[in-house]
Amino acid sequence: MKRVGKKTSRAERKALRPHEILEAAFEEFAAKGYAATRVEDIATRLRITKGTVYLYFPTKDVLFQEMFRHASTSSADPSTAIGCLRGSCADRIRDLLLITYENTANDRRTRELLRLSVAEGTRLPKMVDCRHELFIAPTLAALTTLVEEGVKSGELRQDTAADTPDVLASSIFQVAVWHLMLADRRPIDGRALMEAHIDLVMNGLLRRSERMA
Amino acid sequence: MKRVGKKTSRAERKALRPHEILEAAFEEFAAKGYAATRVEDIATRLRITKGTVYLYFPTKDVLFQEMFRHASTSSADPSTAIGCLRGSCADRIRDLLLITYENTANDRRTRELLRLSVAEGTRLPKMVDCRHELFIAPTLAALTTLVEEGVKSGELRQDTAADTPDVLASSIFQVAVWHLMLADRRPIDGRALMEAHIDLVMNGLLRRSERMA
Amino acid sequence: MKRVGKKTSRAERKALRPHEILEAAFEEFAAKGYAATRVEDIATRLRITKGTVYLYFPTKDVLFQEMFRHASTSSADPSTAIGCLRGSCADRIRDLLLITYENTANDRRTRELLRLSVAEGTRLPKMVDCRHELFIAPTLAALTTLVEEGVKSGELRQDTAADTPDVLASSIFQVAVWHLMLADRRPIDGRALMEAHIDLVMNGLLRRSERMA
Amino acid sequence: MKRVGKKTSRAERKALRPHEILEAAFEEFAAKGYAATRVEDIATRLRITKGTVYLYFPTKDVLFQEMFRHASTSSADPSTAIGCLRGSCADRIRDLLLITYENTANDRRTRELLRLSVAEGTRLPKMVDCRHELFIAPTLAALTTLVEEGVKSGELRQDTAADTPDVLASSIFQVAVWHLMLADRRPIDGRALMEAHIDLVMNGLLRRSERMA
DNA sequence: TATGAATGAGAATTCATTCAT
DNA sequence: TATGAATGAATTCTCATTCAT
Repeated sequence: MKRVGKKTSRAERKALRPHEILEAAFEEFAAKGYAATRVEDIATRLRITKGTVYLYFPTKDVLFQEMFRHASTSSADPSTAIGCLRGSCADRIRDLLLITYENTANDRRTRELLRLSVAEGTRLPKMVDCRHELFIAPTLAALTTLVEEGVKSGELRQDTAADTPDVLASSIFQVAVWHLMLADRRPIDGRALMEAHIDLVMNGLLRRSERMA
Repeated sequence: MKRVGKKTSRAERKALRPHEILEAAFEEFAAKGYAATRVEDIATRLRITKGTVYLYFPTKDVLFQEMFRHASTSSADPSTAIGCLRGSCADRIRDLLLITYENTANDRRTRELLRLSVAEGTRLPKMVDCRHELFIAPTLAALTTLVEEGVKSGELRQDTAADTPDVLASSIFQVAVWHLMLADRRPIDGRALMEAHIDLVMNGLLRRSERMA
Repeated sequence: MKRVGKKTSRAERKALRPHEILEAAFEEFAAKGYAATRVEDIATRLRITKGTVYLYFPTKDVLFQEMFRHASTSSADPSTAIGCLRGSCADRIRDLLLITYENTANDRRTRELLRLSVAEGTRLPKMVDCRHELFIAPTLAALTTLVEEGVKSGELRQDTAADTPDVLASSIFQVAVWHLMLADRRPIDGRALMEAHIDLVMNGLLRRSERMA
Repeated sequence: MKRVGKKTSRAERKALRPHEILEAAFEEFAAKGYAATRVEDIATRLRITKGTVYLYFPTKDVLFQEMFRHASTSSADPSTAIGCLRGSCADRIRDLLLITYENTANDRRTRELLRLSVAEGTRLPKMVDCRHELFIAPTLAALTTLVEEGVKSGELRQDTAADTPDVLASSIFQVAVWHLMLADRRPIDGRALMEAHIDLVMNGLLRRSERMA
């Protein structure tokens, strides 16, 4: 006898569980850190019991790592954005930075993964390295390509330093860290800061006539 | 019976103890985070026992907060640096950024305080706010003053955005976070990156002729 | 739709299940003891799930006791052997001991029941008493009868002690315990030991001329 | 200020603790088996808390093994007895069997170690092997020596089987197992059974004239 | 009948904190 | 002051048992 109005069947529920648990784990671990989070907190968030969590993940440690992987995977893949860029080098650099900003500093999930990377990174360096390989390195590589192109075409300065791509991305880190530390207590307009950053980095702070050697 | 030649007397030892404990606490909390650090680990680092720690600090929580305050206090006071600046606005901005970099992103202690601020900030917002008031805000205020001065004197662009001071400081955050996440596994030359950042932000990436509107 | 060639029908399966479960339970409990055995281990051995086990046995404890009873029942009934004995008293004693040896010390199932009796006997004295009544006491009684007969007929010594039947059976215990403790790591030839035991107990170790008073 | 009448100082207590805990552990493990014993039960027996147990033993498993070793060590060393034997071979065999009986089947501690060897031996074969090496093998070796001597001197039968020493010891196992299984519910006079066993094994059950070939 | 997801009562182990010495 | 044995609350993880499908 099928009960009417029942949202999810048993099988559906089971298929959903791992995902639900990983989501709840993300919230708890992000809020309290690994050691201070109790498996029971994660379960309670889903109105289930801790036993159920252990049905899907063998240990708290595995749960944490799978959560991290899961949350990382569901973040936007930088390669998607890179392929869509159009216009001059400056335009493409600008667009890539803004898109990356939206996907990272301005995305709560990515920000919290940064928090966990900083907080638990000493314990789990592999985890952080993996994240670096998948998200940070590709974005910096794309910026490098764009800058090289711009230099070649004469659109950008010839004397560009090797660190230029990092500099281009620096305010993304800043906004993310600011958020993580000060949350809503001292809010910043991340978008405006990004715009200002791009403007400065492109045009410089000095008046033309004052340009340094 | 007083032993001659003893390095530190009982009284001296007593006076030193709180300081020693706070230092040891800093190392342990920075390495493992609040929850994962055991009071006994801190004691063992000093070759004393946990009972002695409790002679000076009533709880682990108080010890953590006093450690944070202590480590913050012993960091370089930004106001010292600000007073010493000389030269053109650009020079003073440049020098302030480099000094701040040396005192923060390039200083292990300050970097680890940033890690703790990110990791435990949700639990102890007051702590982070305090740190913001004492170090971040004053530095940004000094940058704001310098920029305003430069704009007034015509050395800097007239259309400078309000966020300019933040942008100036952004790569400091970046270098610090990079260190915290990737440590020595993917080292960066922070100083070179800072130089590149200052150059870009001052002179811009675009060739003069390409300057955006 | 009934599949042709199916080995066991649903009804047959149902009739078999309790037996199968008891057999699987025997293996698991014998290998790991009561407390260390999980109901799921028993189920997995049969490629069924623990729910099914609970369809036939209400609790783990009941399952254990029924397993014990079942395994005991399926052991050879000593009265069968006793009825078949022929020959002189000495022959019949000898044959009874050898048959009992084969049915107990040399029978893995009986040996493991001894293990469980020793391991869990404190918790379940009834269980052990029952086993004693059904197997040990009848065998000893038969030996007593045979010895009495032999004494009466003059075949055996007149001064036989009351404990003689126990002594006759002692090496059966020894071989069983040795197996349980040392398994195949220090194997013994149980049959040879039994033969030696019977010989000694019948003829004595001393030379005739040395016989004790 | 020393309190009068205080039985044990702190240091004394500490020195005693491991021994106390091992004794309590022996009682509990012997009574309930490894898996069914809770560390807290052991602690409660000493009117301490489980935390204290963990101050001296890192895990329940280690505690069990150290308990086993400790209880084994404190059992009588068979070599002591063997050295004291005097008289004819038969006398010495008789005395060795009786002494061994007193030290094993008639000694509660040794009996319970046998129970644990049977119950947990599958899990910890090393433990049992060790016990075999230290107690069982030496005793059987001593019996072998005595028998060989007796055969050489003509005191014992020339056709003695290799298994004779085992047969000599068999009723020791029997009494021990009987105790473990039936405790006080069906008591036996172990001493009398031993005497009967020795008598039979020395003199045989058959009348002289009936001696088998 | 059979399943296996879910539960929740434990049990092992850890560790902040206390306090007698 | 310093110690470290002892405590006991908290936490991870397990598993007998239930029950909806």
